[in-house]
Amino acid sequence: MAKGLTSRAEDFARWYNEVVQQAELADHAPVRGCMVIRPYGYALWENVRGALDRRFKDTGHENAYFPLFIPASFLEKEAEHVEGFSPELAVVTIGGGKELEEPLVVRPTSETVIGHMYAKWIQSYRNLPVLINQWANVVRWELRPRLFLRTTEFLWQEGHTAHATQEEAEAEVQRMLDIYAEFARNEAAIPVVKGRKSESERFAGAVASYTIEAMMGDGRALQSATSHDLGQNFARAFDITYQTAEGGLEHCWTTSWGLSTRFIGAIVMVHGDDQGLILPPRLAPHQVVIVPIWKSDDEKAQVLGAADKVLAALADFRVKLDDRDQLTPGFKFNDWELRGVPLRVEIGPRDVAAEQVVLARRDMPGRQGKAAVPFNDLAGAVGEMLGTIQAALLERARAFLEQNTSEPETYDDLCSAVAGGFAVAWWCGSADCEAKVKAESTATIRCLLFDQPAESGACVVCGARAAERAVFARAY
RNA sequence: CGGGGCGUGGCUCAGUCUGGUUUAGAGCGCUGCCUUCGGGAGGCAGAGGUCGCCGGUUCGAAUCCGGCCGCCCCGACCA
Repeated sequence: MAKGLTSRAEDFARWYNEVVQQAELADHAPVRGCMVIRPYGYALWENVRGALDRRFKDTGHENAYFPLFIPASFLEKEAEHVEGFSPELAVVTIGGGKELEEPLVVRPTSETVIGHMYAKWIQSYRNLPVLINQWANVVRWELRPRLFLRTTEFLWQEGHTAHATQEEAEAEVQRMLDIYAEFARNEAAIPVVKGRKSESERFAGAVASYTIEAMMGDGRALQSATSHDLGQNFARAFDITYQTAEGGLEHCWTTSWGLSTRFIGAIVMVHGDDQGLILPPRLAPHQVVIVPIWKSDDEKAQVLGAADKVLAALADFRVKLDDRDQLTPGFKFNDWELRGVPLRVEIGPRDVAAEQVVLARRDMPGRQGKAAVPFNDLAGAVGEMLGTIQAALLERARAFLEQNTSEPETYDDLCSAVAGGFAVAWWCGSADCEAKVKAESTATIRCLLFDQPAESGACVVCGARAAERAVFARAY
């Protein structure tokens, strides 16, 4: 175990807090519930952002920016929306030293302002679809903050689209959910369960909400992204209408979808171990760290000379050379393991003499993760190894998800199953049954699976006829 | 909002019960010099604290009393 780091088995929540802070991803800000995202954590977020932004643009979306302040009255235009969000709003009532005529809310999400603007911009079916995304901060006055997982202010992207038909909007909602799932799998090495939210967990104001749920290292679920079918609810509330080719006037069909800095928490909790973070190579700020080893000044010059050549050879990767003078190699090994750098290159006098380096895999501690690689073809070996690590992380997470997912037949089995993982079981659709599970086991319905068996079954709670299988789990 | 914990150098804490031998300490970190460096190095010399805030008791308060503020953790709300 790393020095001063609580083990995951001992106290997972504490381990999480310590890793986030010791690895310098984030730190507590002076205001309760707020955090400072430190450079290393922000670099990780930038990579998340880059990978998603490419996917959004490849599917025809454009970025824009809408304001932080929203007139309080906007929230009230959609009944469910205001009911859902008013408990967690931060409201500005004074500006420039004067009481404002109308209070401004600090956006908790932007459907309302964006709806207002879309009403102005959209006239005709020729203007559709509108496919806009924004990268922004939002504020929700949460009762129980936790670093990255639930902070008062957080960073995210929120996509907002408007369409001429219901089918088109529904296709958009599914397309974005698929993009999130593909991103999580291929970039973050996180396998997810896709599904629809139950009515009680649905976004305030949506017709349907879809989610990707990931399993953390303690078996709990984390909603990692969402995609909402808003139907015509917001279009009606904000008068977003368009004229059809036939001359009629119709309300648009809108969607919204988002992924936040919470996802950083998922990366930490899915892959990390008792030494600290393990970052997936595709998103890691440093994919490779070079630790030079020397005794004398002669050796130092020699080794650093070789390290420069390695740096040049690995120009296609994100590489960090740790040439800090006063620290020993052993300290640096542990330090970069805490920070989750996927691959370490060790170069000492012995390696220089043998024209090789030692590669050490973060995901495979100890001797079996180390291998000597000759200078020539170093880039090829590193590229291959990073790919291997990326695949190994995904496979490990996939196996963990599979091992900790059960299919209880009885209510008692369900309650014990959710203590350490996901439970897939029949659900009759009744909110009472859902509430009972929550009250007695603290687990909630994370989603209703897309892939449903053809036959029906008996509700795991009440035994009534059930048409759908639900994923139950305790959630963050 | 309920439950628990905590406010003492940058960090983790001891000292508080039983007020005065403490000129407020330790470990880690930090600064300088020297020796080290293949899995968390060592020596020497330094810098750094109005003990969360306000008031009270007392000859004397980090320590006792009253009030206030803040933070963390666990639950209810949620990306």
